[in-house]
Amino acid sequence: MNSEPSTLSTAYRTHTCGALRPEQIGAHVALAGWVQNWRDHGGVVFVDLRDRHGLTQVVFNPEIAPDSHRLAHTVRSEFVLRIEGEVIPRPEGTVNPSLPTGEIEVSVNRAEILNAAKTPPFMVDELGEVAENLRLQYRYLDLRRQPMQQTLIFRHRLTTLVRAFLDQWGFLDLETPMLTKSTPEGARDYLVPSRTHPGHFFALPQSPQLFKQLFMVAGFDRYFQITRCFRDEDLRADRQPEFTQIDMEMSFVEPEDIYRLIEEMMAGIFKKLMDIELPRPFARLTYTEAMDRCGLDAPDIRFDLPLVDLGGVFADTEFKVFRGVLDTGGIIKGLNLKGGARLSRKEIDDLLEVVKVYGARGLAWIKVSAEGWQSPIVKFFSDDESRALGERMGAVPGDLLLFVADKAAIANEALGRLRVHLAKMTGLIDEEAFSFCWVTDFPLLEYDAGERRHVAIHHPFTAPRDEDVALLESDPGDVRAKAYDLVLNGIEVGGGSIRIHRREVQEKMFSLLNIGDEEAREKFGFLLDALEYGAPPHGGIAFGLDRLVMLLQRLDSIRDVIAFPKTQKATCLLTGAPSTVQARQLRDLGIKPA
RNA sequence: GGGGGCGUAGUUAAGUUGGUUAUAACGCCGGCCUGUCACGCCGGAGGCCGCGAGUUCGAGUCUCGUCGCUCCCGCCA
Repeated sequence: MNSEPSTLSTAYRTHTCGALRPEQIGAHVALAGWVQNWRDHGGVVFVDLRDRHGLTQVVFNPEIAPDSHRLAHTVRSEFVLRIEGEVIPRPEGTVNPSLPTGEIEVSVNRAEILNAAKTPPFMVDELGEVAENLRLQYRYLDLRRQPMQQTLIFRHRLTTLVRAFLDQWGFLDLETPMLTKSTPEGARDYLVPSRTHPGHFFALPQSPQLFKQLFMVAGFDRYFQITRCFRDEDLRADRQPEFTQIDMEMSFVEPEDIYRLIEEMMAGIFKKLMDIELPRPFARLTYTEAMDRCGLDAPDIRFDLPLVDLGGVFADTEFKVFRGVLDTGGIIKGLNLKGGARLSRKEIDDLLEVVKVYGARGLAWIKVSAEGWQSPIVKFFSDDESRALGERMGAVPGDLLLFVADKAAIANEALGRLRVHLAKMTGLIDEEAFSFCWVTDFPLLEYDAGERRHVAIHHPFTAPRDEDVALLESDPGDVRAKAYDLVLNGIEVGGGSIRIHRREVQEKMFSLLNIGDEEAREKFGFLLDALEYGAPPHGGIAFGLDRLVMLLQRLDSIRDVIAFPKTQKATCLLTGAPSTVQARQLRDLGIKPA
């Protein structure tokens, strides 16, 4: 019998275009869909009728239905067609094994063009590359194409699974406002003018952070929401001004509770959607370990190419460049690219360009061979230094040693990015692999030299680790946070923290961030007040849904997992947004035209 | 704000040191064709070479500017 749910049948159709099988042979059916292709043999006409469920070949035979056959000659690509007819087996030798419906076809008795279609600006049925601006302008046609359909259906299945999972774990899907209050810190807000309060503005949420904390104060205990967030910053291949978070928050938890929940959730997603067994528990690195070994707070642990600190080796060096860096508080780190000695001078110069992007001024190198070391800098090293260096880096003939000496932030990022670059370049990465890790114990604060104050690394509501609370007064930069990121293949897919649930700690935090009492009261008074009415210990995490789907589908652009994305200049090529508005609208808002 | 890449029929691309009428494939239009499914065969139309200046006897090609798309840095608690 038909395995397709009868809920898919409507006044127009009995089945979808992917449903029919030999079991339905003899049945009188009705199909509706788009003309994928037609093959007019003068006599018999074949039409491939497509909807999102599949493709069915329908046959117009002049001897069976002359009127329909005449109509079939006028059919063109992407016409919307409804047909009625009989499911028949395909004649001997004409079965199409590459189609799920390939054993049958529908012999048409009646046909109706529900809507004609202009010739599309690009071919909907072919998978070839089309300029992205054209795809975005005619997004409704682009979305009709197979890859986009597949991705958005995958996205739906993922969110459906997440909702079911979180429901099972006792989470409540609760909504938070889209029109809310602009707050200091963080990204630039998208602002919405208030008509009823001229000169006042709402902000679109950068995340539901404070509201979900208030849900915890309210005793809802476990909250989640799959919701839009807005940040008015410049775009990247993996960044859109509006994006979707899987946002969650729990009461009475420590980080271990979050890890357990999320590993279970991810394992379920991978198993059910991709039939992949994720190894558990996920790897864990502290922030410090991640920076030491990988130079980045989002380490890619699919391959082993550790950064090595060489401060000890060169502690007493007289090599001016290294000496200067060490004396001004910088670091010297290196990595050993096994087999890298075969790289040409040109290829090494190209590596310099890679690190320059991140601010490194130089990239020192040593080619290790049986005859000795080839390098522009070894002549400045003492014998002891060279020996210690070779030992520390495990250098053997054939290796290429690469170094950056700079401020810690620059040296780490430059080498960290170089590490990934080299791994991709030399095929060290298993492109099939999905490798998760937790990065834990982030610093709570970071000193911003430009603003001459501390800024929150995660956000101002993140709790310090209990044993570090005392350091808040003496060494705020050394305080570790109860904050964690989930990293997949070197890309942050989620992050969260245990929150501050006591008013005095939150006030202390604001003061460390140089947010005065008055400003704190004005911007965050409602939160401070709430913390005084029995706020439970709580914490949570949020995932970038778009980025997650992008990674799981092995896509390179976040735009390919969003139905209607913005261009890099944050415009919508489909609608033409943003646009000017009528003077009247501005007047109502008390805004003077620019 | 800064750096890089791209822009040629509807689409995807080719286009030599600057040199006749700017090519091809797919698509589109017309005709033929009763078992195709990348249908086939015959014929045809289709170009502001992103836009604007400049250099030149001559610009798709070189220069400058500009617009659009894109990748990256800054930015993104």
